[in-house]
Amino acid sequence: MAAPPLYARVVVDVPARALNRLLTYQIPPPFRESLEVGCVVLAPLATRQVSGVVVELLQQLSPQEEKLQLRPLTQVLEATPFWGGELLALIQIMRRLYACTWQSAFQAVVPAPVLRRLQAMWQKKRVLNRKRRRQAEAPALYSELPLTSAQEAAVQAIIDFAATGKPVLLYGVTGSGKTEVYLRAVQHFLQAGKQAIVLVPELSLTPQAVERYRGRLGERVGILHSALSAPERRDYWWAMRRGELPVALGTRSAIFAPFTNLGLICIDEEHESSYKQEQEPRYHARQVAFMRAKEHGAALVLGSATPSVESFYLAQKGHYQLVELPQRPGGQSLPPVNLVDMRRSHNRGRLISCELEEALARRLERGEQAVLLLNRRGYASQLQCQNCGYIPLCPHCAIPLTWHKGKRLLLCHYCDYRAPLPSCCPQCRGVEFKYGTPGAERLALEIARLFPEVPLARMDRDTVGKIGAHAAILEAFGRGETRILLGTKMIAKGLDYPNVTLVGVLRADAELAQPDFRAGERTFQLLSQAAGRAGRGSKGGEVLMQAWDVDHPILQAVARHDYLAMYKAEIALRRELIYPPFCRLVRVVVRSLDPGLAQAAAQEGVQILRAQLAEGEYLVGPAPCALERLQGYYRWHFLLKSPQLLPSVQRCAQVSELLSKRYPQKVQAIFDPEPQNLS
DNA sequence: AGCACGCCGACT
DNA sequence: GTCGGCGTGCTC
Repeated sequence: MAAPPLYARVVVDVPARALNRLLTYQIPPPFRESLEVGCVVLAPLATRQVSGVVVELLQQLSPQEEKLQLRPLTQVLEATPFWGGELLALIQIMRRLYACTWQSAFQAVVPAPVLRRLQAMWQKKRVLNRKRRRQAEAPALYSELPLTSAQEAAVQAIIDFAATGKPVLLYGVTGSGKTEVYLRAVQHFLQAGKQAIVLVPELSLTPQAVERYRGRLGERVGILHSALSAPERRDYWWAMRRGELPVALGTRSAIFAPFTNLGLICIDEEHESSYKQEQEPRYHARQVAFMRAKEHGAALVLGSATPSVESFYLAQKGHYQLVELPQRPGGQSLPPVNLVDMRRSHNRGRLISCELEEALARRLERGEQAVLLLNRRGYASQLQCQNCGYIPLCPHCAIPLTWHKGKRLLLCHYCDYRAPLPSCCPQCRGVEFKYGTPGAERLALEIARLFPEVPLARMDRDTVGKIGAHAAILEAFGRGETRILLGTKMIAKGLDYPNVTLVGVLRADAELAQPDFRAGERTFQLLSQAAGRAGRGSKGGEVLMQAWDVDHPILQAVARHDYLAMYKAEIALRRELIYPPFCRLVRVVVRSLDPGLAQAAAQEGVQILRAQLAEGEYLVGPAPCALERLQGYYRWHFLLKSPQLLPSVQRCAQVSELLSKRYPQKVQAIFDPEPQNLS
């Protein structure tokens, strides 16, 4: 038996960058025998007591530590290590790969409410009743659906991962029953005594979806989702940790479910950008899934009707096993998609074309339902004075304010700045305004005018502000109380209502012009997902997409349900211009309240990196960001393209730190490994 | 001299 | 993040 450790190196739960290191404490004799790496402790820090996690135990101090007056740990808050083995190793990888702080890595892995409660429990010196039972509402059991042969093959491929060692890319058209495949695979691994994680995108974790998993897997399903209340999150997390709930269903952060015997990870809609965390630690749940699957020898499934170009490329290269579900189980065909050329189709100044208006009338007459997508919030994208041309801008972001007619407000969609609707032009006192590109709010008013008898619901960030509104709108639509559902991209995903026979999309080409190499891919994904809402029942369905540039190859590919055409076009472009998957990207945004400093610091950063550029690496920029001003900051950015992620992240992190030191308090340089968003 | 305020940097 | 130390500058 080795001698007990005398000292512990601890990460303290204080976000300051200066404390992004291990602090060494004495271990008081009573804790020496039991303290383990991964335990949560209470430690003195200056005048306070803070919680922290033991990362190393030691008997011999380093020479620097010898010189310090080390203080003793106050208390052990959780004696069973939280982050034993795997999760601690995961944190180390994240620290390197994403160049994040110790603290942020820990915060990602363990929900804050769990830690906070531990500390509160000690400070209140009482053990709270942790055994409060979760409300055990018995879910209605759903019967298993018979699998098609393609679905069976998919389940088998997932189960066979041990033989192939390859993750499965499940490429199944919308409505092809991917969820059923996940459910069967989960059941298989549960029977083998293993645990499973199912990830779904932010907007897809609807009560409908939860119900579906609960209905089949019963009370074994725990939910992990940032919108849960603190006690709910805590309860689910502990139940998973105690081994009472072997299935975690949730969004991005659920990839860190505290399982020790993981058999399967499913990532539904793997192309979704909500799997990337946009704050430190800037991890991608898909990437973390690979790390965890490897550690556990667990099977991994990436599912999508429109896989990301990167994932499909890896499947083509043989790194993933590609499994296709080319058909809907009921034999329904994918709905025909018709493009409406808005250059030719005039309808008395209306937003919807004659074609769409007629189709709507026809479908409604038959008692069917329709979904209309216009991926833009508000009534109009901007106001402009008829007389002098003045456009009200956000004072912090310098972009036009969006007119929200119902709220009688002008709103900034980037920083939420609000201004009252001006009664006249602040520049020339003119009272006539023309307005910019229409949004979902205006579409709703137009549809209500055209079909005054038809109940209609609008769903976008403005109408689902209140918690529960989201579910209420969908439930009413599901019951048929509302007949038309319209809104932004929120309505494009996951809805499964057999009575929907018409999907209309307005401004289908609106986002193709974005300055982002993923603009084409994203548009294809959004439009294909939207189209997939139609014709899920026996009545069939149709899709109408209005656009100006109807000849655009991306729109043509959508109309033909031709993922491969989109893939081939995009992959060729990326090979030529060297974008992922042909390189790893790190983006650095340099921001300052002073426009000159933002530019100067960005140029300096590029200079430093250029001097260290290795074979096969490229720098793009610096240039002003697409959102040149945001929340009062002037913003410049540049991209480092490299064959290797790890060394380029490390260098960008160094440059970021250097710039922040060189211009203290004046300049911040924020680096983003594998950015999903370049604006 | 005595104290309010704000900035800086240390925290094992 | 939070606290204390220390500088500045104002007031008694």
